[in-house]
Amino acid sequence: MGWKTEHKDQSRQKITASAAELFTKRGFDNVTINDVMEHAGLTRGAFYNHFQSKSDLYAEAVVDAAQRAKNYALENANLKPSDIIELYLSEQHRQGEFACPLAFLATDMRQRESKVRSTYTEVFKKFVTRIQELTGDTEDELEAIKKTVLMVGGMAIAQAINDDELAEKLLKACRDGVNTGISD
Amino acid sequence: MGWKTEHKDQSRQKITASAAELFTKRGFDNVTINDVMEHAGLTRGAFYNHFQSKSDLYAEAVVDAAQRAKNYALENANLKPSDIIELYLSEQHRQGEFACPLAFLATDMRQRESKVRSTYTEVFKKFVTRIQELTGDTEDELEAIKKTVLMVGGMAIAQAINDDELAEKLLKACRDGVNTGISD
DNA sequence: GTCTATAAAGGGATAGAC
DNA sequence: GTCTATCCCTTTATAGAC
Repeated sequence: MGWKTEHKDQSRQKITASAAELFTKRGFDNVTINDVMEHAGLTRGAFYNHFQSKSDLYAEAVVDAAQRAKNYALENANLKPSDIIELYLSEQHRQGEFACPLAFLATDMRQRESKVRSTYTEVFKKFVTRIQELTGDTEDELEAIKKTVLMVGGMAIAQAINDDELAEKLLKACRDGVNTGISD
Repeated sequence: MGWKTEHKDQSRQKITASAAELFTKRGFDNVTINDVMEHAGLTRGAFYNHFQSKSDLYAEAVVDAAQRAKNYALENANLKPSDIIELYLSEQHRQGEFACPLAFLATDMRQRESKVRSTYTEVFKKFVTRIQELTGDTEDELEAIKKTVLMVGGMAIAQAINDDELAEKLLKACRDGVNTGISD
C-alpha cells in the first residue's frame, strides 16, 4: 500500500471515529457533515471522497461505535459477567462516558433507511449472543433477549429522563433484573 | 366563550392532535411545522398564533400522545391487566397503529430542551404508577420499574430493528417477563 | 385568526483549484 | 486527497393583507 493510499485510509478512519462519537451522542439529525469533518480535523468538501452520503457514514458509525463500546467494557470492567453488566447499566454509561449505539440510537432507527437499520439489527443480534454467553442462557434465547431489553432499553430510558434520582433507581432495577440467577 | 375564542380553541386542538400523531411516529426532527399544520388542515403562518415555538408544541404533543395511547388501550383491551400488557407489547403497537411516546421517542429526548424532557419524565412516572396498580407491585417500586422497562424499552427496540421474526420473539420475551406473577 | 409572501439561517452535496 | 466556494433546497419564524 502506497503512502497515498495509506493517507486516505487514515483520513477515513479519522472520519469514522469522529462520526461514531458524534452520532452516538447526538443522533443522526443533530450532527452535520461539517461537525463530523471538523471534529476529525478535515474540511467539509473532503467528505465525499470517502463516503457516498451522510447515511452511508451513519451505518459505518453504528458498527464502529459498537466496537468502541465493547473495547471500553473490556478495558474497564472485570471479566466477571456481573461486572460487565454493572458497567453497562452504570452512571458512567448514562452520562455518555461511553455510549452503546443500541441504547442511544434506538428510536432514531425508525426514520433511517434500510441499510442502517439492518446494521443496527445485526449489532443487536450479536449483543444477545454475547449476553447468552455471559449469563449462561445458551439454551434459553428468550431469557437472554429479556435481559438484553433490560440493559439496552433500560439505558435508553435512563438517558431520556430528566431526573437523576429516578434514573439511578431505574438502573438499579435493571441490574437486579439481569443479575438474577447469575452466580459469576 | 365567544365563537371566535371557540374557533381558536378548535384550531389549537386540531394542531395538537396532528402534532401528537406526526411527532410520535417520526420524532422531532423529521416533522416540520408545515407538516403539522397541513395535516391539521391549516397553513404554516397560522401556527404562531397558537404556540411560541416548535419545541413548545412538542412538549404538549408528548402529553397528548400519551393520553391518546391510554384511551386506545381502554377502548381496545380488556380490563384484565395481562390484556393491557399484551396490547402494549403487541404487533399492532410495533407497527404504529397506536404509539406510546415513551417508547417511540425515548432516544429523541436527549437532544430536547428541559421543558420537553421534564414532560417526558412525568409521563414516565405516571406509567410506572399505572403498572404498579396493574401488576399489584404497589409496595415494590423497583419491580414495577423493571416491568416498565420491559414494556417501554422492549417496544422501543422492537420498532428499531429490521427483522420481523426477531421483533416478535423480542415482544414475546417481554410479555413473558412482565406477566410473571400476574394472575389477573 | 388565517392566509400568502418572505426573510434569514442552515446544511447536503458538488465543482474546480491546488 | 484536500481545500475553498457555491448551488440548491429545506425549514423556522415573521410581516402584512384580508
